[in-house]
Amino acid sequence: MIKDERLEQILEHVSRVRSVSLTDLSTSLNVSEDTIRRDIKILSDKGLLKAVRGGAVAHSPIPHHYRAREKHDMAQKRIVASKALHFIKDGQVIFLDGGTSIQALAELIPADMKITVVTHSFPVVSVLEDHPTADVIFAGGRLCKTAFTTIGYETIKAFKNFRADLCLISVCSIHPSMGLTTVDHEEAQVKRTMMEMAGQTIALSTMDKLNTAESYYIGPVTDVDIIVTDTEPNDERLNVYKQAGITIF
Amino acid sequence: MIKDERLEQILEHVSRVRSVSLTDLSTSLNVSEDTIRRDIKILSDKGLLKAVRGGAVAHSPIPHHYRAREKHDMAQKRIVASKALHFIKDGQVIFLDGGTSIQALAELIPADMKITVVTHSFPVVSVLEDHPTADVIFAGGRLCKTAFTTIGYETIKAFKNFRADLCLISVCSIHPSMGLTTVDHEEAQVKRTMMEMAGQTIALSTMDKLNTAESYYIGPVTDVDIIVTDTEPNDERLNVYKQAGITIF
DNA sequence: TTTAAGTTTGCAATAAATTGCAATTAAGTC
DNA sequence: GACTTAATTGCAATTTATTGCAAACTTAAA
Repeated sequence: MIKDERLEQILEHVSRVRSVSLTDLSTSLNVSEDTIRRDIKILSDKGLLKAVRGGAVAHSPIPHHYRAREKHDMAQKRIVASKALHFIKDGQVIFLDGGTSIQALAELIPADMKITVVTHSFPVVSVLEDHPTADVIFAGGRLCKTAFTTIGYETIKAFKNFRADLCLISVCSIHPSMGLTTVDHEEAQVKRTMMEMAGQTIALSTMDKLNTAESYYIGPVTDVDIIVTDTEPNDERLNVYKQAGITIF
Repeated sequence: MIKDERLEQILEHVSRVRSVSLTDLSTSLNVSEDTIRRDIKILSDKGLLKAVRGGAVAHSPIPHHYRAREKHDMAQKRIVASKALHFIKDGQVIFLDGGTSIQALAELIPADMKITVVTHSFPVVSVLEDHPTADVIFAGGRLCKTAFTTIGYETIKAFKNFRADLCLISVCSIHPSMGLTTVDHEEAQVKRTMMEMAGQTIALSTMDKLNTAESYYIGPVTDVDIIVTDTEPNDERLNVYKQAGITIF
């Protein structure tokens, strides 16, 4: 096994179970504890996890690393993405948020579609860079090294220069009374701005994000016009959102 | 099996599984590890994957490739980059332009260096995304699909929000009397803005760019303070620039 | 077809990085 | 304070990279 592979696996493992011991990793990856110790040093130097005595823990308030989310639940995310795709029409100006669901959506946009995309997500740009007719505008700002997006004042200012027909955001947590929340303060501000500057907001959410809440408030659930999930629209768990006047797909 | 075929297969494999070992590729493609190693070197020089000890890994979701332009002269560019590196000091705010020389420079920035980088180049972000202490700010704008940078009004406005200690630009063409020129109108404007907003400008140029000119004017040669090339500073071809008051390295 | 120039490939020798081990030092626990 | 566990350090063994070189192979032109 090559070193980078091991580092990835350690990261993935830590982001799943939050804390892990040297001995566990040593046996499961089949290398000595010294090596694991050195690996953890490398990862903690990059700020991707926190080294503690005897092992490592995930960085508490910092969102999980994009690479770890990348392969998680990909099938569900594609279902959500393909449903959301129907709302995108030729000629529109569209805001695309970060996140793996949105990336999956970007991958599905037909090659002959003429749209203007404004995004703060590097993976989305990476996908659309090959798109022949999409006009892509990147909302700059400070690099968020874990989510592969930009955040902060500059990003917000960039989005404020546009009026979008459609805003597609990825949901971190959504709750009937607690509203839309996320794990990072600045990310919350960016999402709020995106929704403000768009005519219609569509939230992409897999069922596991529903009825959960995080620390930072984005806005009430009524800020979104449509929720797209990976289940049937008549699923009873969605009734509470329908009652709030939100369309479900 | 023909070489190009092998390169394709390596690329395809890496993009599927994210990381591969030399031995695996060696057995599956039925050539020696040396050959695979050389193949990986070629692909990594083109920026299509990342060579690591024992194999290769796919680059991050941030685009990292200049597929359009074939990369040559990587050795020369690394010479230029390593010379330019000496001018970067801890604590500075630095503008980084697009181009492969600048990308090579970004790769050489030590992991413990605390700097703020403002760039409009996706490949540069891709490199610095792994950097633990660099604060990276991306100057957004319209995506230039050929150069993997952003250009246009938004980009210029973004750079105008910063005052940099140092501006490192890649040279397209430089000529004693015709000045700095490039092949694209909007790119020229961005470069001009970057130089305006920085205290000191360093131009990275291989010798083949010297004494040539393109269609779009950026500014006089005296706009740059230092030229870094891949040859000795006392090369007689550089005298004319020295006479203009430019420092040569 | 044959020759000649240029590539590509595998091999060997050397250089460099990674890894595991053992001894020492430091940190936590009772 | 004694005991246990973990971290650090130096060192040796192993693995991987790099370099030079010669053989095999391509390509293009004679």
